[in-house]
Amino acid sequence: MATISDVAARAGVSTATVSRALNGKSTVDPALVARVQAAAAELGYHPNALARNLRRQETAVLALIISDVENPFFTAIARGVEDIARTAGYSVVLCNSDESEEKESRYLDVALQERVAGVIISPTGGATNVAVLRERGTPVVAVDRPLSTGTGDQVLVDTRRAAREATEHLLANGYRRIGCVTGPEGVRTADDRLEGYRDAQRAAGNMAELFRRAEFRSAGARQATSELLDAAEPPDALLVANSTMAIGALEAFKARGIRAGRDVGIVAFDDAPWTTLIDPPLTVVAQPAYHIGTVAAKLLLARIGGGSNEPTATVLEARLVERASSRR
Amino acid sequence: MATISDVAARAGVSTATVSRALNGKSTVDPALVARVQAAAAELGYHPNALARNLRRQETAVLALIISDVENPFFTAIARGVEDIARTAGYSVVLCNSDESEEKESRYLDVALQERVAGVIISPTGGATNVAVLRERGTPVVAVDRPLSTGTGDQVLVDTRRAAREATEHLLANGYRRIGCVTGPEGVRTADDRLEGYRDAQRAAGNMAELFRRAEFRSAGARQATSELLDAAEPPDALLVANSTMAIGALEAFKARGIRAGRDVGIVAFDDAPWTTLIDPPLTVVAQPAYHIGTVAAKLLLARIGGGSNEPTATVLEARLVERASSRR
DNA sequence: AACCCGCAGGTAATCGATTACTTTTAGGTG
DNA sequence: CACCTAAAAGTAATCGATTACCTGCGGGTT
Repeated sequence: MATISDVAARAGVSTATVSRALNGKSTVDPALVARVQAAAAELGYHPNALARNLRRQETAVLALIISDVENPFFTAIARGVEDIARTAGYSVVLCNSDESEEKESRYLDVALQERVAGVIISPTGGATNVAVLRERGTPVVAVDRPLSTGTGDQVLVDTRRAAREATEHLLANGYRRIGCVTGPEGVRTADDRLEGYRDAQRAAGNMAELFRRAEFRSAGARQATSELLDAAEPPDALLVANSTMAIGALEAFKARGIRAGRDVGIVAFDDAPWTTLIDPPLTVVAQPAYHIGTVAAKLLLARIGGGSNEPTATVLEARLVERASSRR
Repeated sequence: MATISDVAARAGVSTATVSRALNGKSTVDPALVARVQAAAAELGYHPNALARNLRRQETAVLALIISDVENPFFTAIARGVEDIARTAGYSVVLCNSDESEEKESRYLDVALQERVAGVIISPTGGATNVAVLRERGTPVVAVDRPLSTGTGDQVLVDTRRAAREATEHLLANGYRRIGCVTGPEGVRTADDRLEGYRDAQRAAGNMAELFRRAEFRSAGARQATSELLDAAEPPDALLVANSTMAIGALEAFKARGIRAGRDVGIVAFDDAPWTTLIDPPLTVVAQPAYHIGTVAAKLLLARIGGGSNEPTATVLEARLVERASSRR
């Protein structure tokens, strides 16, 4: 594969001139620039980014570590990040940590070793070790969930309040025994949604704690929902912590011939595209996923650009989209 | 950030020894290895992958270029690729070409410049230029769709046959005027599914060509479906080319009060998780997406490992999952 | 005319690893 | 005891770019 020396030889100039010509430095004679470009084109020269990055001590790559590639919420974030990054000339490496601390830590290590310019991460519950990156000067932005250290830029959603409002909405619609299916303990969004649910329950004087935790997967949610429904005193409405879990919950409904809304009300987080297709349409808490991605990417790029202000915490609002699954 | 020289100084040895010790070369005294490891740990040493890759002329990174991150079919492929890659010590860079030739070509360029070890790609329709990569010796595996040059390893699905069988299934269930909503011309899967539909139509002596093309998005499919349904002689059943489009088609049904199955039959490609939740459940053509990913990754790793046999073409079978949306 | 300035372009150092080659050392052999 | 061999560890070349620094030259100033 052609190197810069090959181009230099062919154009009859030094490698320094080739580098300057191709990088648009002003100090090169236009005639030479043309000759260099011609030589590069003839040889099919593609600069070696490894060499460039090594020398420059910087890369044009961002790492985005998300906890579930198959969850539309996270892919929408990815799209937002990518759109911003691309216009700034950065590429995005998408890494799927799968809610596994081990995979997450492996990807963080790769990000560090590859000297990426910055990292956007939705941390798994555990002690995500981001300190090494920070020491090295690699900026890190947390999305969806805060880092356990609480340091650094964050782009979150006021999910506790959203959960409270969703629960209040169920109460306002006449449901009395409200249950909650949320994610694993230690995952902040799971905990916050549970807390929001509890806030509303307390305010309404409901002391029953009708909740189950499960992995953020449909199978877990199906199981959890089944347990709640089969209990002696089953809930008459359910708050479900994300759209993947909503699938499991609805499967459990279906298996029991329970009609959403009429028999048992249901509200789920995340406005997945299929939620209007089911009967009745699903009431959801719509999170601004794409927007989270764009905000996080802009923050990260600003840090990379050298902005060294105080860490910021952006909290975006979720929006309750009322449909028929929460109406008797 | 600590470099190998720092570690060498601290351990009182040369950089060569540090490198050998940390890479597990046999020719190093166990006592020294321990000293080096201790020094590395104390300094928080993380090898610079850029320098390593530059010297070794190889990286442990695969690029996966897919055409839609928000399509579960492709994210399932991604998961398959990642699972295999990870066990072999490779990282996966996920790039979203968004069916845009320009983005695709930009990512191919990045892959080349970053000297990734291999590329897995679902090519957009156009003249995906993979020749430069191949010249350089970077193996490329096409998934879901063949490269326009037809060269190299491929992992495809017999989608034409699947489309024919799905159409035959509709015919067998008594539908007579069958329509088809497929993707843009030039995208092989879109064309193949249309051809499979035509195969079945021809065999049944149906000469009407009730098809529409649209982008692989729900909005496009909604529009296309609406046009078909609002025509003077509307179809009584529909074959839809993927699950994202199925959402659009079902929205069009809903807007017209059309009941899937009873009024208009429908079969869609891709077994998305929500397809059993809608009423009636959606009959689908289930594609082995995860499996495609694992096969492609294994093929790619074999090529990287130096296997230089003839290019292979793996064709996997899709499976018709009969549910109620195609039954009167 | 001597001197200075600035610019174009060349030379070579540099980034941080790996590794070919060389040197040192220890152990075995005749 | 001299010599040979092999293993262990050091020295320095190398990967391919960028860029600090240097050189030579043309034009302006006094």
